[in-house]
Amino acid sequence: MSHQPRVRFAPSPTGYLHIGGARTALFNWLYARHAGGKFVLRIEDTDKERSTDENTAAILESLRWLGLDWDEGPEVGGPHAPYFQSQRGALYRERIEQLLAEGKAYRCYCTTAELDAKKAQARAEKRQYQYDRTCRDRADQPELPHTVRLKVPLKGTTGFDDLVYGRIEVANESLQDWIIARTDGSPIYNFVVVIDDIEMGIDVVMRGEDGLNNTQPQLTLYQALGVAPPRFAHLPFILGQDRSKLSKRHGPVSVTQYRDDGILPEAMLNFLARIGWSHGDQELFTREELIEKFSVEGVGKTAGVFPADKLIWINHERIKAMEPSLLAEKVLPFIEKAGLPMVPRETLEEICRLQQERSKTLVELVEISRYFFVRVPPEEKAATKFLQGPSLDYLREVREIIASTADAAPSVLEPLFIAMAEKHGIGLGKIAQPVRVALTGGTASPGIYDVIALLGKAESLARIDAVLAAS
RNA sequence: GGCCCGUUCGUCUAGCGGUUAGGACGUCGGCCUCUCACGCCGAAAGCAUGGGUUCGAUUCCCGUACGGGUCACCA
Repeated sequence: MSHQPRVRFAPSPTGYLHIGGARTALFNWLYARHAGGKFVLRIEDTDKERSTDENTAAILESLRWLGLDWDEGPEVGGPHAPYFQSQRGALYRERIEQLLAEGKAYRCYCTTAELDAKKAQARAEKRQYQYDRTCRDRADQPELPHTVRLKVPLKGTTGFDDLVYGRIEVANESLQDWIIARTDGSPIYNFVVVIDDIEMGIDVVMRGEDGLNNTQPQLTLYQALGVAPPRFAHLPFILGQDRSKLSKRHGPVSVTQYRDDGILPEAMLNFLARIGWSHGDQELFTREELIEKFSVEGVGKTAGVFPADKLIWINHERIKAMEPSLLAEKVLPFIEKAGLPMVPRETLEEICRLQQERSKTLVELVEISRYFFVRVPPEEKAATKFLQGPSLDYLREVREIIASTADAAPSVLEPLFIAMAEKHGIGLGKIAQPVRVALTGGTASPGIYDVIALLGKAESLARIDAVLAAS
């Protein structure tokens, strides 16, 4: 392998980027970045029916959000960079002609109907169907409609050393003369992939474990072309809760959905990396650490269930560790989406500082901070418990305490609250809870002194007055 | 069905012949405490199964079971 290995991520734009695809992209990207190689992005849009520009755009958007930048591919070196398979038809036709001319492939005149009949017959006789190669030695009549099939070796075995699964070998008898070009002349996926990987100088192909069985036929093509194949690394699947292949019914699977749910890209990367890959006992990795420590050696063979809980945990860890100023930056769009009024930057950073240890997602951070943006009426349950009887008297007293301070600073408030509690011979909770409900509308919030200070003396007094007036 | 791959706590995983089978998430219990969190301490919980190989198997080999993948003029 060269010193600067080239790897690629080759999604087909038949849908958005989902968790599985994102992980494949990540592993390829990590491989490239770790080795100082190139990460190539190729759009496999040969399926004209299902491929759309919107999907391509969505995939690029997701990759950008994750920060998986590519060195070659769409929009690198101009909008028409030749990394869309739909733009590479001439190249494929050329190779098909070459194979035909060299006798490595042949035209097949069998019709779909004939083939179907043979398959049906095989099934009826409980036999394994395999194309019988009728056209392999038939006289060539290029003017008739035909597909093109590759001549695969009849005997021996075809094998390779998978970087993850080890040696995988299969008897050539189980391989067929597979079709490389359709009747309309367009090439088949397995063919196109190989040609592109050759053309783009790909050294390592990393893909999902469903590619395992595609590898042998692809290998026969490398052989026919006389080109040394790349190395392969197949990645175990990510499964849903019920151990079936991950799909929409298992919950959100699109990368953008997680972004909208308030997951940080760094957390997503960390999470994705830890499904099927490990580095000793380490759980938390920064982007840089992933690059530094990634190795295919660490990739496991077993498909695993998508551990949604762990994603939330990692995200929480990330939020806790983040600089409030940076967190504020990230939280901005979520405030807007929640329809809350903007507050001064300084205030927002303070909100983030107070709430980061209480927020598992950016969405949650905003949700539990509503009362810092707007006045929230006391919840009924909280009011019945903390806003009647002696609680109201305490609240009145606290009001005066706050009013007596210059700026309601936490360091000033605390001794005054404690003194008050001692005076009445009660716990601090008897005092703090009514205030909390009056100020935040609920019973859970950051420390009461911090809440008062952040709200400010004037606003705190106003909220308490409003509650006192209402009762 | 043929072929291919896999199987360690509920989950993600470490382990690469000899370990009290480790960590993490989650769960439960406790401490801290003005609430909620955070933090700290602790607990329960695992090598699918049967044969080999070996002085010794979670680890190596074979079978069985279970799970997944793949068998297109889809990608």
